[in-house]
Amino acid sequence: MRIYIKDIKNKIGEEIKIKGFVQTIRDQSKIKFLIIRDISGIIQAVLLSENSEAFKATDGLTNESVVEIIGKAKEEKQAPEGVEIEIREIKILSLADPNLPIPVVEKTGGEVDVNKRFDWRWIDLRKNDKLMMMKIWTEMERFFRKFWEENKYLEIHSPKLMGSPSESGANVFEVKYFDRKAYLAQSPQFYKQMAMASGLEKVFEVGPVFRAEPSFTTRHSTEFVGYDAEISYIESHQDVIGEIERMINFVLSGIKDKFEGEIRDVFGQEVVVPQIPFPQLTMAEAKKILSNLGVPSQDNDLSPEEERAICDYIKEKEGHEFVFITEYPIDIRPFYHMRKEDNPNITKSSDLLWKGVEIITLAQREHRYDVLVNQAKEKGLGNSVDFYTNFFKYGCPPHGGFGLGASRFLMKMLDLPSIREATYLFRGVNRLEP
RNA sequence: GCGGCCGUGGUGUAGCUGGUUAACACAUCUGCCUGUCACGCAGAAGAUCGCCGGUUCAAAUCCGGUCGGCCGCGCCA
Repeated sequence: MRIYIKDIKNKIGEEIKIKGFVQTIRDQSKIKFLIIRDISGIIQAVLLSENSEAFKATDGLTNESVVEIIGKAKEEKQAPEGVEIEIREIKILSLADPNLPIPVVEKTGGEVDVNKRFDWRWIDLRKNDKLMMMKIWTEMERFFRKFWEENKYLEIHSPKLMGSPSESGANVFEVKYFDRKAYLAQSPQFYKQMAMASGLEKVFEVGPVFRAEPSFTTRHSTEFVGYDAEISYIESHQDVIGEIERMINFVLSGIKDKFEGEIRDVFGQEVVVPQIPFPQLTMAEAKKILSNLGVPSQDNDLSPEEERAICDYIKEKEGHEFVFITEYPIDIRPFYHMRKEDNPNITKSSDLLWKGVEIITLAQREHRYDVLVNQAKEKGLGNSVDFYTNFFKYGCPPHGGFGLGASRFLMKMLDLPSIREATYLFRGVNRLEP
């Protein structure tokens, strides 16, 4: 039975079997040292020339080949970490071409150019920090799901092929669909709201989102994983904010418990579990602060520079990494956001900023059919959204929800330089492979 | 799409006030080495310097174009 490398230390004196990649070969003619790597860690394997059969089997063995080793686990002062395996039998399961296009172990200079690494992503992912990113992603998603599960959400999987371009329309991918056109969903927005009209009360979706935006930044991709949720019977968008606070607090507590040390060692980041409630600023308040700080202002929205500045300000003032920006004006928000009762130019919506980047947009939705149809008209959306407004025609609870970019969340948690580093396989304007 | 910067063996860099064998480290190949651990030692192969054109006796180096990339902006999660 194969055991994981991290468990070898509990098997001292026993014969064990391991499988993994050959990370390093140190051949000294009468003795060879191999560093073997599996999902759980690395171990030194020592091969003595007395074992002529196994010795011969490693002729021509190359770095990054995949092997199976049977041998004795032993304590050895001279071995790294004091534990090694003495090889009795070694099988080459897959011989790697010795001319690796990119190194797995980087010995000199900086890291290989990100674009080159992504051409060879399957090799890039063999590195420890990439593996750690994948492990943390898995746990992060598990904690989000656990939160939704414990709070009685239903999971939906809405279709990604749509018959008409939803929302804005300009940023959707068009695909051939038999003898007509279809569009890739750029958000589960309409369908998760439909679930509210169906009485499902609380739903979440983990799924791909497609954006045909020609964006060249460290925080955009054309396909990404979205975490979306929608909840019924809210009083206002503040109920959505409260839910998000509890959710993020829950997720980051879980991550901190499990990976605090690894995140510090590998990424140099402290995981901070945010205090509830998170700070909030209205757009007007944020603009006033930014003006006092002398940050150049963008008309009525926040520029990336302003987002960074406001987060720095909150961090210093309140020691908090998060801040909700509320009271967005209606002209920069979609027609389905509910408007304030006492000020029809302001939406009941908010963006959540984390360490300078927008990670969530949330709002109370307009569930009143007549009001919604009027707002759509006002935004110049004619009958094209009829299929959507119909959801609200036959009874629909007041509701609201949010969308969160999973890679953005992970990027900020680990302080990665780009969303690409927080993604298994990146999709951007110029990247469709691998 | 706009702006800034960049493109040199497989990888990371040096050279780039023009001058003829394009340098270094790692990786690769050959030989030697019984405890290495960034193993070591000796040697070898590997680059028409992104591409096209121009200036010049001479271009990796200067100029123009083009393609590709990174970063920033717009847009957003």
